[in-house]
Amino acid sequence: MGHLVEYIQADIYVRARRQAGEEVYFFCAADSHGTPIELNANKQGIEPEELVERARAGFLRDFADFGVTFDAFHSTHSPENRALSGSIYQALKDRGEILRREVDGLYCEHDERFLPDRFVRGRCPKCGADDQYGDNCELCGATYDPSELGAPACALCGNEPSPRSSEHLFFDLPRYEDSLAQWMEGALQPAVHNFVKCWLNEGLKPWDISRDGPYFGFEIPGETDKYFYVWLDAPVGYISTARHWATQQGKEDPDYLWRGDAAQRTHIIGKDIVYFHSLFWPAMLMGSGWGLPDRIHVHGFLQVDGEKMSKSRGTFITARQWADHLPCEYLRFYYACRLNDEANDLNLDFEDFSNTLNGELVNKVVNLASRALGFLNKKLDSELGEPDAEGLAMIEGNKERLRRANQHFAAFQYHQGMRCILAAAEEANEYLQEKAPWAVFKEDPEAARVILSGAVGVVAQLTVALEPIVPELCQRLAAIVGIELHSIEALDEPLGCRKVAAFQRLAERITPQQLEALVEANREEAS
RNA sequence: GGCGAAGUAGCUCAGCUGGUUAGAGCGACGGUCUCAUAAAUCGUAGGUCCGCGGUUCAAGUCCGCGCUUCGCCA
Repeated sequence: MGHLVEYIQADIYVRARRQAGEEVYFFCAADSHGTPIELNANKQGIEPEELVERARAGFLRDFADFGVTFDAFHSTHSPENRALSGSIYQALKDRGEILRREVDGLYCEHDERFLPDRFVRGRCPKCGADDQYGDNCELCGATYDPSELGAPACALCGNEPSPRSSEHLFFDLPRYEDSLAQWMEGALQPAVHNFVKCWLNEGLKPWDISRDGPYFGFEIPGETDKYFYVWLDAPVGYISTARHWATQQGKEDPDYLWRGDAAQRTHIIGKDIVYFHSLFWPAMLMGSGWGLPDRIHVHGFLQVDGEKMSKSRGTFITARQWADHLPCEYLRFYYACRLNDEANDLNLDFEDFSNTLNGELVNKVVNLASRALGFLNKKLDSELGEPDAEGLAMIEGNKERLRRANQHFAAFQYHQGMRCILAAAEEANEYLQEKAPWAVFKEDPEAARVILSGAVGVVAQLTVALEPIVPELCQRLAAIVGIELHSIEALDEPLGCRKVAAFQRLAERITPQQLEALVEANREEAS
């Protein structure tokens, strides 16, 4: 569910910009390579390819449930990615930017492989704690080199690995220091930029891009038993997925989206991979002549009830579990209320979650539709009239206010965008409260119709404005009100004097029992 | 250890380049209404803006030190 912060954030962004009339394509790929995947597959007795495909199928199902609408969701273990990774590498090599150096590593004779840091366990050189990872100690937080560990052991077989040196390939990153510093102006959020500048100020080092076999990845052309480090070919997946899509679409140039400034390219990533996206990746692109990303948007991690997600507490919630217990769009709505453009962690607090969904979505928005449309349905033949001056003024004001919400979404300021939308819903509720059509109706039914038509006009606008956030709910509401959600321009279209359909319940409140059941189910699954 | 980020009402957070009595949502308390999914709406209370010191006519906003939390160190 942590991943969904990213996918939902990206999907809202994409939908908002499309709504504003822009041509947007939304790509993603499963990151398929690396030692953990290879070993995981071994453990399950299947090929890594199969493991990756299974994970991909699960992802696709989650995306469908949560309304995440990629134009393409490819894999980094694809022919396109192999070709592109190879050609980018070749370009860098031709420029003389691939260096060779001996690297000392730990080799396990039994498993016949070099061990990545995380696959060596041993005694922490600082505090003496046993059974710690090869790169840092979970108890005292020290970081060190695997060779410093006391009593090192292979995490796979338990035998003691021995030091062995091997030739690795390095990408000559320091050459790009100036170009990177220049590129990242404006491409990163201020806080992230600040952060990355620290690395830059310390000076870059050549980047180790090769791994010795066995390794699940692409073999490096022209080398024996050497593979690209997963972080070389992973970002290339951005280009190869676009190529895969464009080829299927029959585009003349399958790479047109990655050429120069033919398109604006935005990456949406977690804060744990800033390093790769802000230094290695753009440098690779510069060296091989591709277009650069215009913007890297970094988001934080998801916490549940103020803490890291925990399997034993039942707060390590999978997308699947969520979908089984709660409406998927509620999560989109909640994330939208809490996300801003900074890379801070997002806390999913269950009480806050219920308050927000029940209070803002159900009580404020859906109930507004229910009271306005319901009254028209029951007492006034579902027939709309022309709103009064105040109603029209309210609708007029919303045109600007809700466009601003869309602009906030396009700037990753979801929290602010939601405030604009909810303020519009509040205003319409006030309007009804003040005009009291239920009282007016007794004397003058037509006057009540006029008032309700103003409120329904706002409901229609809210439906348009909320489409990027809760698309499915908005589709149903649009069908009732009788509007099309084609673009933000729909905010301006008057409803006219016509019939609306019968209102149906669109969203139910969350009960504490539902949340308990969700936590309980995860606790069981974990144990 | 080095570097960075954060610390604002009970809770979650806004507060741009320093400028009038520090804001929002939720929660709490009280009033109004009854069309609506016991929803809505109006009002009230609540803050030494982490602490100390400094710069300034003026600091939540800038500087220094300290405390706490979190992150990064290929």
